[in-house]
Amino acid sequence: MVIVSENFNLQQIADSGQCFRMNEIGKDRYGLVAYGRYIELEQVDYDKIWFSCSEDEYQAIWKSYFDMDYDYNSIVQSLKNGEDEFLAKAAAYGSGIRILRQEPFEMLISFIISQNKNIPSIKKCIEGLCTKYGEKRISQDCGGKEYYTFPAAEVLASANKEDLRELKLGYRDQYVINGAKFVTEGQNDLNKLKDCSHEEAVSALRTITGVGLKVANCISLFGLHHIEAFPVDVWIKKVLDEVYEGRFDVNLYPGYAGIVQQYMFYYIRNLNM
DNA sequence: ACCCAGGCCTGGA
DNA sequence: TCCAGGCATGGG
Repeated sequence: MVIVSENFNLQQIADSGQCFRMNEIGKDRYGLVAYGRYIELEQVDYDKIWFSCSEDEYQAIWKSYFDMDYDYNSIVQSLKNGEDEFLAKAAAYGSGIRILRQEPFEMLISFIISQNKNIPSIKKCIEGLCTKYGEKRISQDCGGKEYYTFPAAEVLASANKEDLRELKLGYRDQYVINGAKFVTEGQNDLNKLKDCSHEEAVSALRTITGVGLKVANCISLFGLHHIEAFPVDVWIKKVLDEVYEGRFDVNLYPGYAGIVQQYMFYYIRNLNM
């Protein structure tokens, strides 16, 4: 099936650093594992996306996953017409980015792993984690493609550190276990953090040893869909220091600073490549 | 050999 | 509250 949208670019989403299991598998074509499923997507035109799944599955899962009910176009337009020249260029450059509604536990573990690593290395670690601890499945829609689901919290909570160490997580191995135990032993339902405020979610997540301010903000933005979150990593810090000289006011974008942040991140990273 | 990567923790001013 | 050093690992 095909979806028509002005603000939906697979390459930009895949390279925006928010998801780590969406990979290019051919020209303008991507494979993606999420919510225990595998789909393939193809950018058939600038405003047309082909999905390998049925209409029913799109309505049940992927429509929400790709945040299709949110009006990204009005944000892009207002930034392009706004006074901030850097953001005008950044929004135009990354106008096809959307904030995905990813699984909270997957985001918790993925962004714990992300610290002090580059994106290719993060992807490698996550794929290894899924292959070792996830469930192997076969996609009927996509020619019997084999894939592995993201591991359950119970599985990672009882993993031993020596096995994790083989996956090259480095010192983050204990942090991964801490994150999993936060869910299983602490009886913390991550989905409940969607209903409370962004600030409350961040402070709850930060009780995990290995989750600091930046990682907690990423989990809140990408896993809990608190789109007012504004994670500051080394790239965003570079923008705030060098472009804005410390005078960027996040309050100019109330309730959607996370979207602004994504345009910034994607733009500055590609300027340096 | 050095430096960096979607940082965090601990210890000491 | 803020800073320094350490931390595993891979890639440039």
